[in-house]
Amino acid sequence: MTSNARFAELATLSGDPARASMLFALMDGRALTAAELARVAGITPQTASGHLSRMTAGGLLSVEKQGRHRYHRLATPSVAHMLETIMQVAAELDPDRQRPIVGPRDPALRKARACYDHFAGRLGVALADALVERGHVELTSDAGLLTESGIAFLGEIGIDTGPMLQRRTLRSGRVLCRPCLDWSERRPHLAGAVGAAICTQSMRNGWTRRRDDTRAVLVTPAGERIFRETFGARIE
Amino acid sequence: MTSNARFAELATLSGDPARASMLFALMDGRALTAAELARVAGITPQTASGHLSRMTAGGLLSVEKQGRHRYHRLATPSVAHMLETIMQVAAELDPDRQRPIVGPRDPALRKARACYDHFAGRLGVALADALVERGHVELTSDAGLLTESGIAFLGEIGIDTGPMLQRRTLRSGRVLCRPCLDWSERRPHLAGAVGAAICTQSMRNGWTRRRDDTRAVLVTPAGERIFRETFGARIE
DNA sequence: GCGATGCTACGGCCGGCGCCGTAACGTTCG
DNA sequence: CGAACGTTACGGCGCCGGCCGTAGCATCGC
Repeated sequence: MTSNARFAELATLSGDPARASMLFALMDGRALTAAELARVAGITPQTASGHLSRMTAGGLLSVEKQGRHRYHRLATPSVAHMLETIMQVAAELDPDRQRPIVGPRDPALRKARACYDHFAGRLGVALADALVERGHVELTSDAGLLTESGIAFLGEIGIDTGPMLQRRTLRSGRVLCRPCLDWSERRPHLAGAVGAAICTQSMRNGWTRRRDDTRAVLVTPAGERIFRETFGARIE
Repeated sequence: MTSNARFAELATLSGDPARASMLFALMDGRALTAAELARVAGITPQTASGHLSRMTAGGLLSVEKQGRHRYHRLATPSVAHMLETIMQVAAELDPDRQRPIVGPRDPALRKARACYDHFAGRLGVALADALVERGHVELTSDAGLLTESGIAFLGEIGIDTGPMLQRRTLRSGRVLCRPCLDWSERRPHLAGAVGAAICTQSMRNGWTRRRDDTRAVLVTPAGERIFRETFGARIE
């Protein structure tokens, strides 16, 4: 029954408030240093270092040495997915937190931000809506599918879906297309390999840019146009 | 930042070994008493009662009074899904536990068991494979979709898909069709509303029966025939 | 080299909580 | 109504682990 122990270990590691803060901060997919993570959690670097060691040993995080810095990131997409589902349960049983006041205060964060490796906020939801409306993807509350027309559309904007389709086996592996509940909009945006590919492509083409110190994502004028004209998305 | 606190609370509640054992036992969707759960966790009923109170207050469980018994069950499908994803991460980072020795020892459990509200084990995987093969559902590693032919097929075996399709909005709600990684077979079986409906129908029609004291599910002779001839599934 | 910086290792304090035993309460049944 | 059973409430013990301070190790810049 060692599987039980693993399970409990993962949950315990995620369950400490300080560690949860750090995991939250890492949900945008970036790699951060111990000092940065200590700051967001409100603890000293020494303490944070201990937490990070435990989470790395437990399989939640992976480390990357670079000079005198050690960058920490979420170990796998599965870990990000796990954190998402816990957040979803947390969101569901907060009946008091109604629509208007939910989520981050920062308007920039509400407009567009990164969620592990894909877009969230109004941008993420609007893109998902547009792709669904045009029949490029099909989404239910917890399942998604990329259609033939979607494959063609992604090809048009320079995304090769070949490698993704390769892995359409039923084994474990990268998610092809999947909804992810947006915690500010309370509606799903696009995650999985398709969501990640769109995010990557947007960054590469200069449609969006990361802002250094936050999860917020900046939509450039070129991006505004592309998202509106090519995707058909309305980000009000 | 109360969302952080909720998150941490949920994870902490799931993180204790004793509580994790109880949650595991409840993963088959049944409602169990404090005494039964105490037995599977290896603690006294008093201690178990305390754990159950906390998990109920925390939103993981719901209670149902019946005479002098109090039955505890998982509060929502989201909770079951959350536990699944944690299990999935746990399974992924166990490199040593290879195919043959993984999962439960009990052969009956490996053959067919309940996973919250749907089938798992070789039965669950075989049914999922058969439905995919005949084009009734489409499954990737983390997304699923019920096809038109699938709707027709379910109708033939007496399952009305109307209510499910009703809720195909993009809001939160019940899952229509979704894969769930099988921890003994390491391949997905069918979860979501479709998986649950098939399980319910099988129980009602006497194709399968629950065994009292375990998660194992008994496939009746009638069930063997139906699954083989109507579903086209091969449970070797 | 030397100091500054980022990070980790170790020791000590202390609060939280998991566990049990005892006890009280409610339900069921004879 | 009283005994038996399931469950919850309370008190006390013990340990795990989060926190910080100090100290030690690597890396970078001068």
